[in-house]
Amino acid sequence: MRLGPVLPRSFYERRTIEVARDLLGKVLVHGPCAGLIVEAEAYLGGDDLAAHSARGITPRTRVIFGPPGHAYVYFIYGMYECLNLVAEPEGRPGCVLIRALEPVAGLDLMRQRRPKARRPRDLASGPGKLTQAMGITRAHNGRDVTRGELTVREPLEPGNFAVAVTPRVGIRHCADWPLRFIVAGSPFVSPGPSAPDSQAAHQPVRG
DNA sequence: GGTAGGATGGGCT
DNA sequence: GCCCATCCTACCC
Repeated sequence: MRLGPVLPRSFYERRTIEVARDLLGKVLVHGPCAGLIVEAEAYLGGDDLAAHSARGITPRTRVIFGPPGHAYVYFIYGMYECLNLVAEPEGRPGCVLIRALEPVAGLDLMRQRRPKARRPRDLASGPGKLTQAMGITRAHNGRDVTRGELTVREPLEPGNFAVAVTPRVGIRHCADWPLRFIVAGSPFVSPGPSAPDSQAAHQPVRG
């Protein structure tokens, strides 16, 4: 797939909800591997007790309060790592959990990294799966994603797709806040709740 | 097709 | 000591 420019820092220096929604259809790139973002969740400051930043700055959450356009990668359930992209101006917490990709490049390497994946849709349809497939680890925590080998880029030939909104997956607090954004009908999203119209025909992200 | 339960370790009270 | 922004397997329709 041909790629457009890397998203600039100004893209991330906005309200977290807008950044989450606008990341859909963009391309996450790490070395030879790339995937279209089809699912993302916003984690806010303020009253959002589901966010890791809700209890203030700690060694782990420091990066969430730092400058936008950096990666926040955390370790969960003793086995998995999850990728977030930091939003909001520096000093204000806010980040976007990348939850699913439609793989578009480097699929052979992704299959090597996830040998149990039987179909393309099993490679990156969840936050832990996509870090495995893309080779993203805690070593990437704090990395600037506006330059270097881990970036997010515009696709050339942006496609038409509808955005659906649902509650976030796997959290206890604020469980009904509509902060999960998905490409409506995409078969590459995680097994979380679907949009009401998700039974409809798949709208390709790439038109 | 579906779901229940286990793996596994860091973060924080 | 408890919680956790998950995934996979076994097992059951």
